[in-house]
Amino acid sequence: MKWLFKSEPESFSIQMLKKNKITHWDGVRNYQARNFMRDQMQVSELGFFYHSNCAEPGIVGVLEIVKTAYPDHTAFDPEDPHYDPKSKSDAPRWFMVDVKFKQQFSETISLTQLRNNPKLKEMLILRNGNRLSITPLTEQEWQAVLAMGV
DNA sequence: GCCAACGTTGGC
DNA sequence: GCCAACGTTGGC
Repeated sequence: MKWLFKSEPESFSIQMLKKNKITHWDGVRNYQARNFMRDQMQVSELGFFYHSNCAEPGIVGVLEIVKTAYPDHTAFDPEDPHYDPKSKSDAPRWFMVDVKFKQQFSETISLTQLRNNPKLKEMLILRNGNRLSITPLTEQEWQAVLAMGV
């Protein structure tokens, strides 16, 4: 399956991923997004990296899943902004996967461009008010976006 | 189980 | 900073 990972570049950007090479995608605190990660993501699957809540929101690159879901330890840490007291280490509520940098597009594929592509009419991220940080994409959507990238 | 109140997300 | 859309919480 193909995926889209959304992040605010101020907290985590594609530039940081490029530098780190591999990171754990922590901080997901939404059940639907968690279920995608925990139940469906497989090693070597690819995803787009989307920058949200910034000057130019859009798709900025490609990453690869390198480790399937395991407990998100940031939920156990009272000092962490994503701390969740209801997630216990013997019964973790939240999970994360590890992802690896693959590619950064030379230009952001902007939200406007995405909206203007008729092939992407059904893409979840473009739905009004969709706030899911992890969404699946169809193969057709994946190819259509790739074709827009430079 | 319903639903109002509240908090968060995210484009603009 | 505004505000619409959505998810979660908690009283009943």
